Amino acid sequence: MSFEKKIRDLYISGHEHYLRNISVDCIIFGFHQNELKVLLLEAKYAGMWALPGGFILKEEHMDAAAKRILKDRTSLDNIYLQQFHVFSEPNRSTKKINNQFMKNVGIEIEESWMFERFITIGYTALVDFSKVHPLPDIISNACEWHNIHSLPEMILDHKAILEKALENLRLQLNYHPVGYNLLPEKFTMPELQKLYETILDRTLDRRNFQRKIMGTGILKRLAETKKGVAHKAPYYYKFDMRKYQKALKSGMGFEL
Amino acid sequence: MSFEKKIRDLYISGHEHYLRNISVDCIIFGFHQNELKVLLLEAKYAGMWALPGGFILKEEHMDAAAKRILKDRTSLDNIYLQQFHVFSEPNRSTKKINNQFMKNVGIEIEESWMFERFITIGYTALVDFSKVHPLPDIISNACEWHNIHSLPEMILDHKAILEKALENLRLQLNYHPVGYNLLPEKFTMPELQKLYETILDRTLDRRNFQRKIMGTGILKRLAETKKGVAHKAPYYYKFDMRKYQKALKSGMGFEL
DNA sequence: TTATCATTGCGTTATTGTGACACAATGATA
DNA sequence: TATCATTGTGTCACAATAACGCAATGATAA
Repeated sequence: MSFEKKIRDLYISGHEHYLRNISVDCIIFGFHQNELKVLLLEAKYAGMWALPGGFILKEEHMDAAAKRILKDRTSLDNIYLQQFHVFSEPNRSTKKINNQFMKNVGIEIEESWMFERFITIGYTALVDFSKVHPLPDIISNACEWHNIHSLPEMILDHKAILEKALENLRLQLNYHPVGYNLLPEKFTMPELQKLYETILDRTLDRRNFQRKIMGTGILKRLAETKKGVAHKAPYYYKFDMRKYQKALKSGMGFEL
Repeated sequence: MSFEKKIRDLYISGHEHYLRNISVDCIIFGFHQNELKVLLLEAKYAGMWALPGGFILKEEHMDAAAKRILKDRTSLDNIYLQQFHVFSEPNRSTKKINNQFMKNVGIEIEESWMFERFITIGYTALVDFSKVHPLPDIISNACEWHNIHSLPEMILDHKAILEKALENLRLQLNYHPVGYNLLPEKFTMPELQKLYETILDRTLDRRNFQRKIMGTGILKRLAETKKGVAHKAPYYYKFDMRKYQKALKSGMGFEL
């Protein structure tokens, strides 16, 4: 199916497959080179960036829709996703963007479910940066990681959604163990601390951090140390999945 | 407009006014006689109870829709409402209930937006029990308070939604000051404590509770004491609105 | 009038948790 | 072999918390 045909189909008969007035947007966080990153799409013809998003199939659970969107962009499966907020400003309409888009594609459509107002549910995902293979969707030029601190111009209220997701992530940090999703299987304590510092955007005391993290019991220290580093080699750690799962459910008293 | 006409209108042309596939349900908590209560509607012809809910007008903010629903059921204005979760099981369809309902009303409709699957956004409200005048909506027989611990049979997943709201309320208790919305303007310390104990479903130490609550600074003690009680008369307290508002925004470190 | 008694207001103590900091151990590099 | 940045572990003062004691209050009963 040609690009133009696909687009036309989406505009004309998408509402036969998807729920109306509802979309899902994913904020996909990754951690790389001591920087917190987020995966964004460059919207075609708009010169702006957007959150990876999509719609919910008529018989699909919303969580499944979010997972599907995540998988399409990252090729990752089995990722922990979490809804965090619903955005419902009445002027959340993509009509302008749609018009510009269609003009550039070269199609004219009078009426479409896509012109209506959309309420969007925001989902957060934390992923292992090194395992992601970013892939743009049909209406985007590119799919790239962006540093949290140098975001490009974004469509609609997507920047506000992102900010809210970040705020939410920071709050969660005290109750839910977070590193498991963002780090490789084995990691050092300084790496984990740097992750926390990056998310919280402040420095933490090395020794107190270690004491508190280990106090939760969700980490196991391995006998192995990191090789090929200048100075003292740090130990590797991995998550104790049993205790990690437990902490995910019951939460953990934890103040940084 | 007759009852039957109203219903027919809703089924046939409601989608011209409301967003499709989306509803809002309110969990309205109140506190009375040392019991935590929730406001429920008795669904006509169903013999079951339901959460007060409704739809979002095409140009209406979702928060405004929730407020409108709350006001319609309680006559209360300016109430703090908060979205807490989206429920999106694919089998969330009211088709069965609708069919039974229409059969009893005596109308036949083949197709309706009301038969489709709905995603619902849950909102919590905390209200002053004594100020509420419960009023059923058009599809309900009654609107009554129910004790959290003795709930009637409820339609769809409404009981699960209620449980989730309650869980959410308990979590919130540590970060947001809660009493202001649930208690009358003046109240005693034992009353406030009983409220917390009821929500958390466990007892708290009287003296530590007082110290912590006062430690937040959101309460002012009045010179007046409660009259006509056996034994020592407790002081009245009221919220210091300035500090209360501040605590609402910034949260308050607070562990019970 | 006076004693009783459940309840309130305020205080004390032991324990735990937290923040700030010191110092020895490590191991690649010079 | 000395150097040096970094890691691992420990200590200490202080704040927060839980557990509990006791006197004050004021309606009720003797």
